[in-house]
Amino acid sequence: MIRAQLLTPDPASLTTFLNTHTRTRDCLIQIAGLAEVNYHGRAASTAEVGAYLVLIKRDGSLQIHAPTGIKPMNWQPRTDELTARVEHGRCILHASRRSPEELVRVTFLHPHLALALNLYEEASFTLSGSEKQMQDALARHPELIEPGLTVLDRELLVDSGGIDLYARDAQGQYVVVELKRGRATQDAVSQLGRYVATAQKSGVGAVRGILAAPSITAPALKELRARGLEFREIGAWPDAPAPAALPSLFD
Amino acid sequence: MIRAQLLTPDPASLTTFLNTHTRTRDCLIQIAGLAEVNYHGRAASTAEVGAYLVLIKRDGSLQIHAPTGIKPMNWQPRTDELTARVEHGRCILHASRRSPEELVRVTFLHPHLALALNLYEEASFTLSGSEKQMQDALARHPELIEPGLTVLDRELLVDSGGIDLYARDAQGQYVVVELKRGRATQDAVSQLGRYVATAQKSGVGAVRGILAAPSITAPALKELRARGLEFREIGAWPDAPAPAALPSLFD
DNA sequence: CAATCCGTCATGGGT
DNA sequence: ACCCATGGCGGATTG
Repeated sequence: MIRAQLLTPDPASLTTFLNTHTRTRDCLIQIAGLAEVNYHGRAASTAEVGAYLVLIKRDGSLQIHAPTGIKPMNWQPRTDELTARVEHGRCILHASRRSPEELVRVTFLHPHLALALNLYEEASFTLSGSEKQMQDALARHPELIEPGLTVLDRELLVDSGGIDLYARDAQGQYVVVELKRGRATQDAVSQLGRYVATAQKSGVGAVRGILAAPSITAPALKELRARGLEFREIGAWPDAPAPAALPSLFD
Repeated sequence: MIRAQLLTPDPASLTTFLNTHTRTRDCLIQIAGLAEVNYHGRAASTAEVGAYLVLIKRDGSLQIHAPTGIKPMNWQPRTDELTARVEHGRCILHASRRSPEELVRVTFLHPHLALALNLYEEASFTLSGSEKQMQDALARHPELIEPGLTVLDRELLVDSGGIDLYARDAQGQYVVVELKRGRATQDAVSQLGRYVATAQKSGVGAVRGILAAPSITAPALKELRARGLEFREIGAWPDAPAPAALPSLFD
């Protein structure tokens, strides 16, 4: 599992270590110790000398973690170039990419530990509870939104975006449905409003707009009603409350 | 720097290691090896047995990294409880929080390495190029948006959100300005539209709406014009293009 | 390439 | 708590 480990390496050794193990692109590298970090790209940042943990994964992605916080302090999701070199007696790591043009530079002042781990066993990962799944379930059971509803299309692309569900109600009127897996906000109302306006313009007559979500914020509901749109409470989860009043999607 | 290190620890040792070093909340812990991960909360996920790197920071945040990708496969930003125990002869880590109620469970099948690092030196971190900085600069130099503009308020909270800049133009007409540090999208137009409508309702007469950003998408521009709103190209960056036509904010 | 939207978004700031 | 908005958002998808 441990391919290589260095304790308090000197700049030259660390540089060699980094260049060697990043080249193979088959292991996870980490360096812990005192460093400075600079970033320049869509924004710019500077981190004064402090204790950080640097991670470089197989795919060349780089992240620099501060001692707290879930998100890395600096990162580079996709590196086009990843090189280490000695400058002014220090090991410096450059991680750059084009489009957008961005550069992260790590200056190692006092590396305590450098590790290369054989970490490559990919395993299956499944996530449930996404909006996609909610869409699948409602496309199969549109009566959960409203009795008599017929789904015509899913992910229908119009120039203002993608309509989650495009349907027709019992009276033959067209309906745009916007889904949210969580509490719906004013943004969702804006989205729905855009889609309804677009559908309206296509000349099929009056189009209804329904926002289907487990809940909605008070301002969003007010805005929704002011625009003549509708809200349907749809439990997005198997263990949704009150199965009688709010039947589960996944039966 | 290295507080403790175990190689291929047995379940009991790993459990003790985890409980000991998470309790002190003053070091960064990592475990690399074969594991299974389950999550249940706002969504649910399962990762089959594979090679992962588990990080636990001082603040109790947990992240489980797969061999590739910038984002962790599973995570828990804030843990209310973080405990390890032996179950069925395996070390199992539970990380839970309330509000939202979420649980991440890691089952260690074959831990190769457990490390506790003294990593606590926080250092100053500064980011430039944020929308906040853009707002500061434009509040000082509103003439970059339009000659004769006077800023009345910043971050003015209305029930539909926060207006970036509230101003009055040379003719005394009220102006709502929405800023974007990057390319403005239809969402930004929706935001601006909401704010203008809210300001309008307050009864100060006709209110102008200006979207100030370095660029705008074509559909957003179309929508903007259809709503009678305006766009101003504002370079958000010191090294913005063509200083003559597009003066820098940071002079 | 551009544009859109989802996300266990995270994170911060306001009421 | 709720609600809103930003982010170097990342990531996927589609045209």
